[in-house]
Amino acid sequence: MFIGEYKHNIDDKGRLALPAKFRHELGDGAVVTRGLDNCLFLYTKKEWEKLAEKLAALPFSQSNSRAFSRLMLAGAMDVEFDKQGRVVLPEYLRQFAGLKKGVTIAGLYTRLEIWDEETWNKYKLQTEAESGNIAEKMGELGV
Amino acid sequence: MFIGEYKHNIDDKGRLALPAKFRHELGDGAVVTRGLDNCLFLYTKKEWEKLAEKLAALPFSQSNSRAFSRLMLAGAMDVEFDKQGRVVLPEYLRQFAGLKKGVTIAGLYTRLEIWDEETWNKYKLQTEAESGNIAEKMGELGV
DNA sequence: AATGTAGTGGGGAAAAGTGGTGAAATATGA
DNA sequence: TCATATTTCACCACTTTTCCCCACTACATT
Repeated sequence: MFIGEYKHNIDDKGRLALPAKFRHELGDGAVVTRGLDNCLFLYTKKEWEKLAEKLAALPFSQSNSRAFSRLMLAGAMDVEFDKQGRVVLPEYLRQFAGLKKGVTIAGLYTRLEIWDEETWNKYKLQTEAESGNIAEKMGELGV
Repeated sequence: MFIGEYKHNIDDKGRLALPAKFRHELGDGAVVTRGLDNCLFLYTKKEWEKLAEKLAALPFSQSNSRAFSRLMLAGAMDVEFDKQGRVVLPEYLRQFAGLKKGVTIAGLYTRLEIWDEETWNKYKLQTEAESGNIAEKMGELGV
């Protein structure tokens, strides 16, 4: 399971090295797709299967669920690792998440998230400031 | 179970020795994450599993639960002990808690808390002064 | 005073991250 | 269809960081 926050760089060729800790669990490949809040989601193949089934099951009569499926399914891309544990991120995904050089990789248990460094820092500042409030709300949910 | 208050130092490499009393219970590893009130939480692997399962089960369609799991899951880090019983605290966690050299480690039964020494002292002064008021409110919670 | 344990500090080996080069594959145009 | 250009991919090499081990000091206990 993935946890933690890591700072890496994308090189000129669009390659991104994933944290060494995660490589064993990822095996030799993964699926990257458009995520929420301007980041990318990266799933193991297994986790992706589960998610894709759920998405496919959404009723396509709802315009909301159509939009969501298009975002995640059509945005998805199979990626493989080179010997150094790097993946190549397609241009359209880098653009979507506004990825430049500095990148933050965050472990969210069943998925990894890939953020532009600045975007991540801003998001973090904001949520840390509200952490007390958020925690209280979560408390109501039984966490 | 952890109780007590200890004063330790972080060295230049970000290493922190945990009180010897706790090492046996912690085994060979633990999980540190962002806590509330500007300190870090350190859990045994078992305790962490319980918490993480709850967090991972939150629906990522809600922005609040995304924020909270990013705070706690992405903020978390697996740490292992060296032969001297030390862990390395990642830069982003030290920064979050404002840890410099002097650090207070507090046992809170199921978890340890890691505080910057000054922050801890201020917090303690404040809460000790208000302890009467706080106690009144606790009554409502059945303590 | 001697012994043991806990906390702190530093040095060397190994691994991880990053950048570049050349070969293969794909695409482009005549 | 062939030749050329361009992109993609695999491998190699360098640099930095991390991790592991050893050594020193302080305090406590006998």
